[in-house]
Amino acid sequence: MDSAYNFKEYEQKIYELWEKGNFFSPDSYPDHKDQSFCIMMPPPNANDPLHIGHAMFIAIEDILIRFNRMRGLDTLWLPGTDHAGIETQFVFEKKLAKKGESRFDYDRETLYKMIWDYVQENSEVATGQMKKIGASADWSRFKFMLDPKVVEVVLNTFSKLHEKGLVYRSLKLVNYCTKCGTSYSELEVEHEEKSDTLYTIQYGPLQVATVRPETLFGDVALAVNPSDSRYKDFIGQNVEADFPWGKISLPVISDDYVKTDFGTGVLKITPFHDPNDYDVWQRHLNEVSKPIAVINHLGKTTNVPEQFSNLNVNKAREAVVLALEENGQIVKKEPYLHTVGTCYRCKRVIEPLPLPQFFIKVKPLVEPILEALDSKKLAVHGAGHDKILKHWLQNLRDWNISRQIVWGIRLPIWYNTEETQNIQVVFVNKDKQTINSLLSDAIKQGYSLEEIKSGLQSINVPDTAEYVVSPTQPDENVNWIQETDTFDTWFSSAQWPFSTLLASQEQNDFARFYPTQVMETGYDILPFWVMRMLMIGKFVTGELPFNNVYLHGLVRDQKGQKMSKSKGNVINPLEIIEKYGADALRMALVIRSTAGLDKSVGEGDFKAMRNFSNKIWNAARFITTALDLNIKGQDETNQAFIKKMSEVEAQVTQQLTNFKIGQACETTYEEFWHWYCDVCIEDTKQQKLSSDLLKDGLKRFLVLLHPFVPFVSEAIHQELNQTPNQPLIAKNWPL
RNA sequence: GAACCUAUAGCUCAGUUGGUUAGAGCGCUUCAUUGACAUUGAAGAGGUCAGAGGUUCGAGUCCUCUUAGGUUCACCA
Repeated sequence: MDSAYNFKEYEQKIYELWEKGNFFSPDSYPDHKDQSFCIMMPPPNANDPLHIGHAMFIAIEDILIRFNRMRGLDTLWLPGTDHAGIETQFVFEKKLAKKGESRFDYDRETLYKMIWDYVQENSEVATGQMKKIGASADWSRFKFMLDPKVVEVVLNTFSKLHEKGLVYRSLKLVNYCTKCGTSYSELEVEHEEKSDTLYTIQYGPLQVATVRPETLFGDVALAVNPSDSRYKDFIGQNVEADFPWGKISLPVISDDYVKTDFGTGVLKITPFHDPNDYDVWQRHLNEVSKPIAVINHLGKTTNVPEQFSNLNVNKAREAVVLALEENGQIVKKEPYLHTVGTCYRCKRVIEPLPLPQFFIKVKPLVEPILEALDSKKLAVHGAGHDKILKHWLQNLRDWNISRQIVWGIRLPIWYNTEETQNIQVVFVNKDKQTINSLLSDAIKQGYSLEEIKSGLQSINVPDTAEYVVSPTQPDENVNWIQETDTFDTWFSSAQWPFSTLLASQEQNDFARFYPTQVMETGYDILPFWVMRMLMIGKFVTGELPFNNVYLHGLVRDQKGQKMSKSKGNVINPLEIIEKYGADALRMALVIRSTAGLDKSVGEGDFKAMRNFSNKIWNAARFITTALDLNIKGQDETNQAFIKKMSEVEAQVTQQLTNFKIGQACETTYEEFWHWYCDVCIEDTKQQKLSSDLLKDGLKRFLVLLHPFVPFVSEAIHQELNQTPNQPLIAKNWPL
């Protein structure tokens, strides 16, 4: 053995030894039958290189997996990757843009294939990196979110939700990003402070304050508070306003929503461009006419007077304000600070737009989870995040699952083209022209339905249309067309704990491993992912997908600052592995980390943990090469050693069982270095402690150390025993 | 506006159901080391555990309030 542990020489060799020996597969341990232990790896984006956060979850999960495998449980860590719908499509679109192309140059089928190939090219990268960190996952059970069998499960879930009446299609205001070209759920909208101008407009006899004069054309009413004495006489009356583009007449309604002390106390109601106005409209359906949309999906004005038509929102606002000013109808302009919804991806202002979308009713899904939290059947480890989860569950709104992108699972929704009126289609014809028209018109112009479908980009079907839910075309004798929206990425990832097992080639994997034991992930995706896995998992299988949630925190730099490219403080896990070894990386991330709280690491931590690997190595080297093996020691010291050794084993076991992973890691580190090395080895040198006991202690410590530092512990084990068929990874845990 | 989290050594953080003298890593001081390891060892300096009150035989730990920082949610035209 060398005098220093050379991790570069061992890590790859050791990983190959495990992988080739199938030691990651539960099927290699026929005696591990009594109890199962399963973790679903949170699937990283298929085409993302790993960052330090991935290293964190791999380290923690691998510790739990190795520990439970060594304890003799039927242990599976199932890895996979996610298609990450919107993220991936936009990365790909950037690539297209570099070639001067866009998604609108391709029909959806072609585009989908192109993205598929692109993802396949890159997906090897992530798995290769996970292996470098030492992930003992069962790669033979690897799943990709868009594997046909996984998709099949997702579609079945949707059908089941539909059968139970939990799916509906509705024309609601959705959060639409006109740049990204898709709608989002509530959760994906960020709120940012923005300074705008608040305009007070002379609206006939009344004055109205607004930041969005360009939506004037979509107004259906003016509203006042019923208790506002100033406007009592107007309620129920119509007011006439003489705008530069013509006269309009609107009813004045009363609603408690209107604040008397804001602006003028008069609110213009624009149901299709403001969610609050939409709600007001819903309460006064009989008093006002049906609204029209005056902004379209490109963020441009539509259904407005000629001179304002087809302008971007900001341009339209300027034009309208100018026209009103010239007419003396702008009473006041004041700076105004308010928060607006922005797209979490591109940071542009979200446009609330009326769009028929599919929603899932969440109430019935949420209740059993709240119950499980209250009855402690579900434990969330992580600094108060159980309360946050509860808060989310209690306030959740119906889930918009439609996305207007190609890269995802297409909704199994079919419209009958013979009976459904006013289907709008966008398709690429044989001459590569993009046609946007009513389906009926396109057919009149000589396009066949098949031709349209093969070049299809998107369809837009009125909210009143009938539809059929079916994974395949429902009936050969009817001309059907399938919805072009795809599922929210989180709808498919919500099913990960069971879709992976149901899609497994091994027939009984689902029965064998479901429900899983732990869901380990970052607290930042608690509402997006964990909450929805619980809801959907319980609904589909009748059981919680897991009873424990372990949330790790963000990895921060040595000063406790968030890592970001612009700060230049990003740590690349692969560089750390190169410099200090995978064991050092894992230890540094995990030691003294606490569930739910952020962890800061720096160069010094990696160095210290590299030193630890070396310490283990040298302790082993001393004992096997330099130790006098005939030391009997003194009874007292020998007895104390035996006692303490068992205590350490019990302590680490207990800490790991209770998900005190950072502490278990620290205990192992402390006891090995500062007790076993500093005290026990010295005792033996001084003839106080039996050399046999000391040697036995090394073997026992290697087992305890293995989940935390798998490479160096296995390397030593192999040096000592030369038994590749009986590696440390498969050894028995003492308790 | 609301919820949640955090406050412990110079820095970054642990501290398990309340229980002797509050710990680690890095940094600092002094010394040691030709035989496991300088990627080492020994010794040491450094803490009113944010502040105030309370519960208790006993509080870093439980409760209330205050202060500071952070995260998230909700926000009115």
